[in-house]
Amino acid sequence: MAAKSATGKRVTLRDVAARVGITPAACSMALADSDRISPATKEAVRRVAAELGYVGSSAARALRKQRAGAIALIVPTTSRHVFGHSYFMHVLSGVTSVANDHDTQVLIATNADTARGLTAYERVMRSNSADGAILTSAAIEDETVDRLLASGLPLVLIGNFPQLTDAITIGVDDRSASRAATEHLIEVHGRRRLLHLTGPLDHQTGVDRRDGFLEAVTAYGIGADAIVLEGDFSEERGHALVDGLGDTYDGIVAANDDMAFGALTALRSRGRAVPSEVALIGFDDFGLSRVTTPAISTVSVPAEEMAVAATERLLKLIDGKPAEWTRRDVEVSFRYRQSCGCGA
Amino acid sequence: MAAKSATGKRVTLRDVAARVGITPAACSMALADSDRISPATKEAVRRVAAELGYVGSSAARALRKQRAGAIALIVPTTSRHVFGHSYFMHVLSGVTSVANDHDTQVLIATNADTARGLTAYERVMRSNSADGAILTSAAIEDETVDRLLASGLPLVLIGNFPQLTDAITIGVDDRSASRAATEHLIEVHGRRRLLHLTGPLDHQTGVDRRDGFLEAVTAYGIGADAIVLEGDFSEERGHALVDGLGDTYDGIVAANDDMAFGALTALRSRGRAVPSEVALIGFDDFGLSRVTTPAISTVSVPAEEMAVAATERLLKLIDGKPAEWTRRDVEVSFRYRQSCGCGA
DNA sequence: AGAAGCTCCTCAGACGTTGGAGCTGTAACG
DNA sequence: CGTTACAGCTCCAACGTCTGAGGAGCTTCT
Repeated sequence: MAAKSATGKRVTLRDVAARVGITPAACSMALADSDRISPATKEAVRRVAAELGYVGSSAARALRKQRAGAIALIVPTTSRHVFGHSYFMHVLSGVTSVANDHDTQVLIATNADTARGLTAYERVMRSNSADGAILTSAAIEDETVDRLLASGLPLVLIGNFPQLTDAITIGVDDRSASRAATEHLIEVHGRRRLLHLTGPLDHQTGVDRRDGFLEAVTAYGIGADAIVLEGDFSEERGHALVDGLGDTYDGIVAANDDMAFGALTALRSRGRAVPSEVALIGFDDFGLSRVTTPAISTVSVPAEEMAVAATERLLKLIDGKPAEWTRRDVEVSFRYRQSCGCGA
Repeated sequence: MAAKSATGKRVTLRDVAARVGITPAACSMALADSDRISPATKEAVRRVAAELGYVGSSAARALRKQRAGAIALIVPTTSRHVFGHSYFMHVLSGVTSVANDHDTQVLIATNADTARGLTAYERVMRSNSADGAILTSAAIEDETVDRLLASGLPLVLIGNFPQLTDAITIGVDDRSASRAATEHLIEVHGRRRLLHLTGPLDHQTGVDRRDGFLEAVTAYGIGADAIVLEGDFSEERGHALVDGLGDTYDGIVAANDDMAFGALTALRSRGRAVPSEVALIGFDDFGLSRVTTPAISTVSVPAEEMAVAATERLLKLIDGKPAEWTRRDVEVSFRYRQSCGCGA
């Protein structure tokens, strides 16, 4: 019954107040545990509220307090694949757990319907139904991100946005991680002719992971033999790129696991053995890489951890509480499995 | 916040009205395209609103209209694995796309914090910040579901709940599907000694899929050789169950793909070949089964389609519009891949 | 005893929006 | 020319909550 009385009408503070014999204002204070109300009255109010199944109207509260009590998780359209990606689930899981602990609602804003001219960003701004937002996997040149920032809505970005110097961001050091992964193939497995399948280069992640790869091959003086092909994080593209190439390489660094898996299936169909003929390493570790055969070695990105930190940061931002950081990188870890030659 | 003017104050209808030279009420009607307002005025209001960056307060509107403009997607705690499961993403994807088309917000309600005594269900009821809810993967005996139903909150359940005769539900015919999958192993691949790894039996899905299996083996008179082991939808359990068993079977029907994968790794470590020695079939097709080696044959459950239908149904329910169905099953499809012996 | 101080509550109003009822001016009509 | 009709607005009130100001009743102090 919760929000409805026996008569079907909503139970409001007024109803509780009438039953207790005081005013709605006093009830409000009682439920807020204000010290302006006597313990006895508080107790009575609480009892009656429970009896009647009183639940406060979030709309009224939001209006009065000028605070929605909710945060938005924004996912740009560009990343249709992101949504179909377990990355998002890790993020969502982290966001909701923190939000729950703070009695905050989580709303999902996607802009699947660009047709109607409203992006996810606008949707949040329009609605004004969130006190802040977490934005993930945005493209580098997304002017709506700038607008969102400019709007003053509390915002925390997950990922790296070097050009947005004022933004609060949390991400991983993709360049270093990619460099380390590449060096692993070189140092541990002795690969010298490397292929890199990039992510979309309009995303910073794509650029950084490519740059890390390039740093590594350059440092080892094997840049001349290195091949860089532009991909888009999709399995299909990973497959197609490898399928359309000769066999002049002995190691592949893919910018994510999906492309690594695409590469794996392509290599399989070309009859090239992994890892003996071609060592393969991916990026992300959101689930896929662990279950393939051979299991794909990868750089594990702690998506949930980032989401948790981002959400905590956002809530502090909203509350105007002091914060420890403005730009933060979390540590990745390396999962050397079978596809690079490490695993059993 | 987009809703703030240069001075930092929120832009309200009053501001727009003052600028146009009419009252807020007229503005409201103008923006609602009411025919009580002249086209010229409407035009003026729209222009000024755009100029000022006016965005309506969702809280005020919700309060006035007694309508939140949002729906909740509820995920019970019991299914921690569900949240870590791509099933949820398919559902979320379907829900958001429909909700977006109807200018409705989606909020996620999980009850990760049972510690504080509030389940996801209560959370939605408490907040009153959703006009209705979609509930997925609830256990059979979940009295809070009953309470939620009793509360009168518009509700659509995804899954099968035979005991809740009044509830609006959408699901798949798990029993028939499971029977068909089992029969496939029997008829097409000639397996006679079958093992079934069940889902959690406090979920209807677990029960129905087991019953379908039993129907099939009974119909073919091979029930005596059949083994049924109780699982919980987890990969670990699937692995453990198979690992702890002899090799007296030549086919496995797992109640979901995770358990099928667990079974696969266990078989691999025991040196039993799939599909030649043991044919394997799973259930769900949410992503995992396609990428393993061998790829796992499975029953494809159209999660996104269910979510879309559920959301459309919910929105109609909220609006009091006529609806076509109250209990509905969507069709599954069969993906016979390598693990049963079909695929290349 | 009067004033001061405290406790515990009431009162009024506002948050921003919206719908119904009411008002005003012009056009149409007899 | 007076009435009716209508378009096009204004006015009022309310949705449910919360806060600051104020007041009533009691105790305590000088």
